[in-house]
Amino acid sequence: MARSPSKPITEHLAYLLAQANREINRQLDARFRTEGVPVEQWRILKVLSDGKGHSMGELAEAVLLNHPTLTKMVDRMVSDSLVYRVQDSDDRRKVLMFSSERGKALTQRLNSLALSQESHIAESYGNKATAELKRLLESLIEKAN
Amino acid sequence: MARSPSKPITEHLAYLLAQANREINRQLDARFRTEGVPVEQWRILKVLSDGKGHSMGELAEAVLLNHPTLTKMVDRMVSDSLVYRVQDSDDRRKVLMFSSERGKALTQRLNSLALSQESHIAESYGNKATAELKRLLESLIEKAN
DNA sequence: TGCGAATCGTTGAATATTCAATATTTTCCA
DNA sequence: TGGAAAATATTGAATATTCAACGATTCGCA
Repeated sequence: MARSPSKPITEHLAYLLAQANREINRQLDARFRTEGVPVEQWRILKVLSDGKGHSMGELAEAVLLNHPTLTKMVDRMVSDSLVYRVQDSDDRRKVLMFSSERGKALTQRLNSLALSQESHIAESYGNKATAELKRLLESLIEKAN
Repeated sequence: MARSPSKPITEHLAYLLAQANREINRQLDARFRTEGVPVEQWRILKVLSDGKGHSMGELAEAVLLNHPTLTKMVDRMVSDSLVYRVQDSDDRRKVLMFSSERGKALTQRLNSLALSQESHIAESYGNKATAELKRLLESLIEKAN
């Protein structure tokens, strides 16, 4: 008696997500190569671009990084003068992160690279499909939490 | 003159994909914890479950891992007697990977954990939305290549 | 046929990430 | 009020990944 064939991996949602994520990230990274910045740093800079001061915990959550990983990445960004730390005077356990002027300038250049990628995708993939995909992803994320 | 506010990161396709992927993977990893196996090893085992030898190059592509990373992960799996290497006699540069009996047994247990996750998602998220999301992801991946 | 280029997999060093433990500050409540 | 517990961020050690270089084999073609 033969074992019933299991669903191929390419039909699993987890796999499709990993594959799509990998590919889109790869493309974005390629565009960011001119600035020598990994995608995660763009996320950090983007979150900080509201000028408001975000704690490390908030940031870690927002940019999808573990705390220690974020700490070390921020160390590098501080060395590169892209961001800086300020102790939160209301709660001195916290550190508030801010983007420097240099960081803000870089953010704008990265934003435009990212937008150009988005429009490239929308072009070859279709505006409608893109919007629908985003909608479904948002809803999946919401349900998953 | 104020700088025009840029699109929030949560509206970028790249970010939504990263977020969804992270969350789904986290959940899957939690289920696999009982077997102490990372998601990548499940992918490898699954690809090998057709019983036909696969080269390292093929495998790396299929399981979304870089070559050196795969080599080292396979080393571990060989130590655990889950898979084994056979030199390809047709092309002696290649190595063909096979799943052991132990590996096959584990694959089945992992498959059932993965299926249970899929049905859990489909349940809370809806069969239709899930199917549609998969369809859109497949099509995005296709376009991106 | 022979030899330069390409392919395949692995290795070692450099880099990055993760896990567990720590230091500091705040919160809670007995 | 005092002190245990929780929250926040960082550190160091262990682990994993990546990059560049290598060795072996095959391919292309002059």
